[in-house]
Amino acid sequence: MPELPEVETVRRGLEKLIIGNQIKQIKLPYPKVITGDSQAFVTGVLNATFKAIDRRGKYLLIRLSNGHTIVSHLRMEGQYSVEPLGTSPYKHTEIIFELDDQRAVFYNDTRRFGRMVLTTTDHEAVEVQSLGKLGPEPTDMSLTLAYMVDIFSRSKKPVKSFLLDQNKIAGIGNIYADEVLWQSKIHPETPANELSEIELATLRQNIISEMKMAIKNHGTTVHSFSNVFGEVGQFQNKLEAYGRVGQPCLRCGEPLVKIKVGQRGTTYCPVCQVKYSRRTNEVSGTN
DNA sequence: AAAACATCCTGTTAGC
DNA sequence: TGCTAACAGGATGTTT
Repeated sequence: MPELPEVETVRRGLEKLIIGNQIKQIKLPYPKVITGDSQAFVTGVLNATFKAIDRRGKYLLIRLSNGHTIVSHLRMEGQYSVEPLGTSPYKHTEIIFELDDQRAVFYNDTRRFGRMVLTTTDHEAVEVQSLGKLGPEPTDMSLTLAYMVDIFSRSKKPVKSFLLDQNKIAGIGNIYADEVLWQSKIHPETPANELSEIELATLRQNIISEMKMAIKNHGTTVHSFSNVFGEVGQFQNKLEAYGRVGQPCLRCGEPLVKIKVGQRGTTYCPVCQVKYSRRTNEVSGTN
């Protein structure tokens, strides 16, 4: 499930492979991948040249030379690959951009959840509402502690659900949410507004460094994620909570447990990640 | 207002 | 062994 680090990995691959190439032909085996008028999409993209590949949260912003930007969201299993021209579509290939140099860009998506929409460059945030509402990028510069303190104080949502809300912080998905909560020793059901400023500072640091590390490791491959070169990520070997249900906590040895929080599978350590009421008692006991 | 739940989609796995 | 049911997940739409 591509989250920010995986999308960034894809972005870097596309940037390396297709900038400067012209789109000579488009094939659309699965028109539903396009949000809106798929014919207009084809017309608006044809003959343009790939100018730049940007990213915002989990969205890819594919800049074309003709003033259009393709906004692409991979959702669960979307992936791009670059193939020799004439390669047959795979079972789940949804769109093919044939290039001017005997290559073609494939977009494949086994679960068919991903979507693409054509927008006017610099108006994406207006034309794609969810893009316009995205919270800050989880970087040192964009995600300030003051901002964290402000938004967390205004919600009683479980912190796990809060972290998944793209309108609050952009780019965190189920895997990294579990990871940063484990690292921060925060119980996933803790109401967002009950976290102390110290805990928020820790959480913030962990979010920022986790994203950096995962990008450095070319993302996490759990099911099918691979970059444009067909290479899997490396970060799945470094996960400390996600996917480790029943295995010992790397801090205290207690087996990790799995629960549902806001309909999402959530793995955590029942000893290290203490519920708020227990933390309060401990704190008041020492006062 | 916000929380809960359904929806999309298909491959994989658990259970009988 | 072979079948079905449950499950996974991000974002969005609908209901409570």
